[in-house]
Amino acid sequence: MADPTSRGFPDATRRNERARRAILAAALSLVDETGYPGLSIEALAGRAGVGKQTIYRWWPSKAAVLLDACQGLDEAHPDGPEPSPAPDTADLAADLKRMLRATVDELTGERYGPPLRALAAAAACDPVLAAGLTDRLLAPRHARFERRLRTARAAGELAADADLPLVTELLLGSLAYRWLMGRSVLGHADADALVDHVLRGVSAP
Amino acid sequence: MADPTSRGFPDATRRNERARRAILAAALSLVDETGYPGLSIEALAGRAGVGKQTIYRWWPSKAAVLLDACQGLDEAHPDGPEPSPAPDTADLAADLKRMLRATVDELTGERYGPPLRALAAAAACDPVLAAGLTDRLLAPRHARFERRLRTARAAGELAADADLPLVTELLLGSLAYRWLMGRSVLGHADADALVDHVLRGVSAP
Amino acid sequence: MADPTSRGFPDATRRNERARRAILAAALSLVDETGYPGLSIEALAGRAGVGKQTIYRWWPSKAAVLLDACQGLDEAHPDGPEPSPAPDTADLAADLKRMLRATVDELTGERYGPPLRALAAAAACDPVLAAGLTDRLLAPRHARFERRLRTARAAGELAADADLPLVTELLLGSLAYRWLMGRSVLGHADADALVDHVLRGVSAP
Amino acid sequence: MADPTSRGFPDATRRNERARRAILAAALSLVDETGYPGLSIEALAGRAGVGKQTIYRWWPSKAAVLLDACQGLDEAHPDGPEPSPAPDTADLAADLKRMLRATVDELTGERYGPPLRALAAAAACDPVLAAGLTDRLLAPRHARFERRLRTARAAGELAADADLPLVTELLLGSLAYRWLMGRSVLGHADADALVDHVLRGVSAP
DNA sequence: GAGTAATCGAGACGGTACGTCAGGTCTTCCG
DNA sequence: CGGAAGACCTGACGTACCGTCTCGATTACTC
Repeated sequence: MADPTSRGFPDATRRNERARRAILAAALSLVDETGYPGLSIEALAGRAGVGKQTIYRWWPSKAAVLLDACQGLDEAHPDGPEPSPAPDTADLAADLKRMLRATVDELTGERYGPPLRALAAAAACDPVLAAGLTDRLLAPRHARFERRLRTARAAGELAADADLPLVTELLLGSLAYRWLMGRSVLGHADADALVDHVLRGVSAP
Repeated sequence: MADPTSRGFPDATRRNERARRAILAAALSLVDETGYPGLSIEALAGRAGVGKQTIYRWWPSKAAVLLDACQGLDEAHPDGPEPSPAPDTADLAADLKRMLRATVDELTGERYGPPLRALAAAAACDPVLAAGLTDRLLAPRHARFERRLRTARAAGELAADADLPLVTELLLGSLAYRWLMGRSVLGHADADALVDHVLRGVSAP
Repeated sequence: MADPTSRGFPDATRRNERARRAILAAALSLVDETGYPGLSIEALAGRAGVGKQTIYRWWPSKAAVLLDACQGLDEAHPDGPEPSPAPDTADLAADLKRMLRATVDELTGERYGPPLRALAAAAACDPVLAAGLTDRLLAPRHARFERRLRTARAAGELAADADLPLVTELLLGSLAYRWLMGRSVLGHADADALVDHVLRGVSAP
Repeated sequence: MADPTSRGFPDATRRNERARRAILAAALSLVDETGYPGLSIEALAGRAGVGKQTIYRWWPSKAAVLLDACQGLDEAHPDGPEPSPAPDTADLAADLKRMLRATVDELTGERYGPPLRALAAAAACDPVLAAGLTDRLLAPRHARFERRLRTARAAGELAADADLPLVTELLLGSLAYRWLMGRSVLGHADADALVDHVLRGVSAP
């Protein structure tokens, strides 16, 4: 039943695309300027030149708006909506470092940094949002890592019993932890060290 | 004059200890009941039987109150204010698993879970708070792990060039990431798998 | 463009009449019960079942609310919104006494007494409010006296050079002075004595 | 029993005269600068370099402080604490005008104007204060007028049945009314016109 | 002079109200 | 009907003062 005519829901076919875009753009610019706590629905509506009701009609919370906006960022990427495939040279470590450095750049960049911080903050106290964030922003990024790791495992470069989602979380999770809580700004060296430790392990040879 | 009586700051010697305790206790119980977004200074003051000004006099934000409250939790631990020393048997992996399981219990427990989520959310958008959280709650926990790892490295169980703070962040950071964003509830098995992967590394032997 | 739609002012056409009435009624009842210093915007909003913002949107101060409420009292008078015309019998002194006795009754009555005291107090320190009070509550009352006096002067009963506004102020001003500062309660005899002295003068015949 | 040892009352003999003076002076200067509504006990204590309790110990309200301060103004008059006697030339009207012009100057002057406005405002809603204001500031001024009028009546210049307190109130009351509510600033001409009308009466000769 | 009792400056405290901001609902009018 | 606009009720914000209280440190009488 693809019938969206459930009563109580607005009719998406009549939606004003111009308003939608304006709201998402306003959300990103406001988070940039005033931070997440300063992002209010009223300011959002004002900046977007839109009535408040138009926001409430289509989104359950300002965090949901921001999530949509970030996803929009993904899709509007210069390389097109499809995420670039994971690099796949002969050197696994180098490939992973390349990917993790890009992640660092994303987290510390102007574009994704502020809204992602805001989403992380909101998701920490809102499981529904956390699920959305995971599924729509995080999952694609994890998937790229897992794909490259899977290739490596198939090639015998990785232990056969390596838990690839877990390995991905080792890389991205501890990176995120430092990004959110750490005192210092993330750099490429951090990414490299992370990859080295995760691949080689810590135990004495 | 090393006198820290900078004018403009209230005189800490005249502070009402009863009020301080009541505020910290109220903060914990309110976060438990209503969640962080529902924790308002007004409710806090009401619950603690205290004027709002008494909160604003001593803390810059509700997050700061919560941070103090969590530290109080640490100090009021049944085992006394001193953190229990890291276990140190012959089996490094077992020791780390024990410690990481305890961390899982802390994160998912009634006592620390809710306020820590709240602090993490607030810290994500507030660098000053993030620094406080890191220094006062996280640092002691990291230190325990690093101590045990240092012992192991001295005993030749770990690679001589292992970056111990980084290893600790691998364990605690990725655990925190799953705790905050993950869909599933953290369990002891997660802790064990984490330790195994980190120690052994992922590369094929 | 004679368009008075200066931006920044709320749109009066969308004003909620029910709320307006409730606020004015609440103001009168609260001044009655708690006195002017006890009349707080919060209590007013609570009593009227209205948000504070709805008061701040339309009035600059609680005194302005009270002034509107008193004017409303005038307009809701049993005799209709028009002030009863001044009595005009052949006996000027009797007519003035009748009017001044009515004024005494107004000042000492339940209806006008308390809010007028409050307005007088507020107006003493707020020139803008004083002007409003003068124009909207006092002026109509003065005008009735001046009308009767003008008739009398035209009939040759008064000195040709009598300053009628001044005479009115002699009557109403000194009455108000006793009402506000005097130890005793105003009575009809006071009104009569006032009229007699003002008409006859004090000099020996 | 002149024994002031009633428990609960402070011992006036141990009172700090320096503090008392500082408080009264601060009250006058603050009313001048910020107006009566802006005169707070805390600002008063701060300006006077005094603890709040020292004010609460000796005065029941800030209005009472102001009343004392105004009385102090009277006593510190350049001519000495005694009010100058009413002028008593052969010309009653001229004498009264002189006195009333002086009253106008007092009301509109820097010295008495602001605190008197404040006291009038407070007294309008506080009968106890009104009594104090009447007895301690107003009564002496009324008495001067009544003395001069009594002399005139004894000399046959006034009607034998003239009610002298009432006449005084005609002059001072209507003057005060204009001072508090009027749009224009009081001037000597107002005083003169008042005296003329009150003496001659308004009725046609 | 030493003891002692009250005043004094200071300011923390539990409160009340302030005036503002924003949330989410609602109504009105326009396209 | 969707959308812009914005009034409405609600509730929290952070601040200003209230009047009470407790704390040493004078200060001034009593013994």
